Amino acid sequence: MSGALKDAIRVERPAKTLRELALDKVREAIVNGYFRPGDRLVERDLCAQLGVSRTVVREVLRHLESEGLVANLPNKGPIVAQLDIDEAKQIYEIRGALEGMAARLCAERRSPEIVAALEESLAGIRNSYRDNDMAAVLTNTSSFYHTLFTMVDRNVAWGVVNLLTVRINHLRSMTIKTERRGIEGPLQMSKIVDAIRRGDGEGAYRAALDHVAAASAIAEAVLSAKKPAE
Amino acid sequence: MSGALKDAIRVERPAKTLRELALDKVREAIVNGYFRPGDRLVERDLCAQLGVSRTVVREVLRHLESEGLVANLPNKGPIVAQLDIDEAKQIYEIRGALEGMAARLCAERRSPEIVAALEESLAGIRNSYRDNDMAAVLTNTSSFYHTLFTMVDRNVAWGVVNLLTVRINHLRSMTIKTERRGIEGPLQMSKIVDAIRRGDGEGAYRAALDHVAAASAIAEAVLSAKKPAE
DNA sequence: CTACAGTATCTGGTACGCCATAATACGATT
DNA sequence: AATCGTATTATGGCGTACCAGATACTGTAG
Repeated sequence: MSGALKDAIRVERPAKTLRELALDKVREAIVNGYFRPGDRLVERDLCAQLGVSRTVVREVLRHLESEGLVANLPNKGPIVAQLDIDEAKQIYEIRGALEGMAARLCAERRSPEIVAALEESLAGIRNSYRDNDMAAVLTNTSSFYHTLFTMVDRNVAWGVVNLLTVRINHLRSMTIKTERRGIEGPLQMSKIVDAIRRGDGEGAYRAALDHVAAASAIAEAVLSAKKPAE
Repeated sequence: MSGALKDAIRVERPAKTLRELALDKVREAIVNGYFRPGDRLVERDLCAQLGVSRTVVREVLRHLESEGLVANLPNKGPIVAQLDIDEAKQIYEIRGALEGMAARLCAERRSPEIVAALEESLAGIRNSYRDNDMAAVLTNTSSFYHTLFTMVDRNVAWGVVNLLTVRINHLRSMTIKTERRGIEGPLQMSKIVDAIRRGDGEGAYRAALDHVAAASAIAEAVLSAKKPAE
C-alpha cells in the first residue's frame, strides 16, 4: 500500500461488505467456542442467525474452509474443523520457524524503536496477567508478534502466522491460563527482547523457538488430556 | 488423516463438486498465465466461459481471494492479484525457512527411503531439463519438495508452502528457464540430498536455504527488469 | 470544447426454486 | 417378527431472476 499520505483526507466509509462482517462474526463464533469442533454448520440456520442470505453464508463458509477452520464432509456439508494433536504440533513448529526468523531479523536490524515497541507490548502482557484479563493477554501477545514481524516488513509471514494461529486459538486460550504461564511466558518473551537489544540474532532466534516450544508442550498436554474424555 | 489402511477398499467415487472443478480451472488459468495479473475477472463473463452459474463463480472467486491469487477492489470487483517484488522476496524467504526446517528433519531421520525418494525426484528434474520440458521440471521440483515435507509428516507446512508457491508460479516458470539454472538448480538440490544422506541436519538446512536464495535472486532480477517496461 | 446528464456495466446482495443425496421412518411381505 | 423396499424429510449443490449502488462511458447542449 503506497501513497499513505495522499489519501489522508479520504472519507473513510464503512467499506466493509456484508460478507466480510458475516465472515468475522462466524470466525469469531468458531474461535471463541460458540460453535464447537465437530458442530454442523447448517446453511439455512446460519442465514437465520446472521440475518443474511444463503449466498453470503456460502461464501463465508468457503472462505473459512480455505482458512482451515471449517471442513466439508462430502454429501453432508460443513462442520467446524476438528483440531488433531499432530496438526497442532505442526502449527506450533511452523510458528517457531517463522517467529524465530523474524526475531533474528529484528536483532540484526539493531533499531531502538523495535525494542521500545516490543517492550511496550510486553508490558501490556504483564499488566493483563496481573489483572487476570486473559482476553487482553491474547491480544497483547498478538500485538507483540505483530510488531516483531511488521517492524522488519515481513507482512506476508505475519499473515501466515495469523492464518495458522486462528486454528489453534482455543488452545492458546487454554495454555495461557496454565499455572506458572503468567510468569514464564513473559519471561521467555523478555529473553527474546533482550537478545534483540544486544543484536544477538542467533540468541533471539533460539529464544523465540523456546517460547513456542513451551507453548506447544503445554498445548500437547492439554490436548492429550482432553482427547480420551471426549 | 489416520487409518490409511482401514479405508483401502473404499468405493472411491468422483465426489468432485462442480465448484471444485471450476476452482481448479480458474486457478490453473491464473497460474499459467491465461489470465494476466491485473486482469479483471468479470463474474458473468466467467459464468459464460466456465459454463456454470454465478453462485459457483462467486464462491470460486472468494476462495481464490483467500489464497491470495485474486484481489478485490472495492466497488470494482475482483482482479488477478499483482505480484510485487517485495512480496515475492518474502515468499521465497518463508519457503527457505520451511524447506530448511524440513530438510533438517529429513537429515535427522536418517532413513534410506527418504534419500531414495528424493533421488528419484531429482533424476526426474535432470531428465526434464535434458528434454527441455519445463512443465515437467516444475512438477518434478514440486514432487521433490513434497517428499521432503511428507516423509517427515509435515503436511501442514507443505500446505503453507504450496499456498505461497501458487502466488509466485509464473516467476518460477521464468527462473527455471534462466541460463545455467538447468545445471545449478539440480546441483544445489543434490547438495541437500547429500547432506541428508550423511545425516547432516545443519548442512541440509543451509543447502535448502541456498537453493531458494538462488531462486529468489533470479526472480528479483527477472521482476525488476520487467517492472519498468510495464 | 467543456460540462453535465443520462446510460450501460458491473458488483454486492437477496430471494426463490429445483434437483440429488442421505438418513430416517414407515409399512408391507414373507 | 425380521427384513426389505418405499416415502418423507433435511440439507447441500446449483441455477436464475431481480434490485440497489457505484463507476465508467457517451452523447448532447451550451
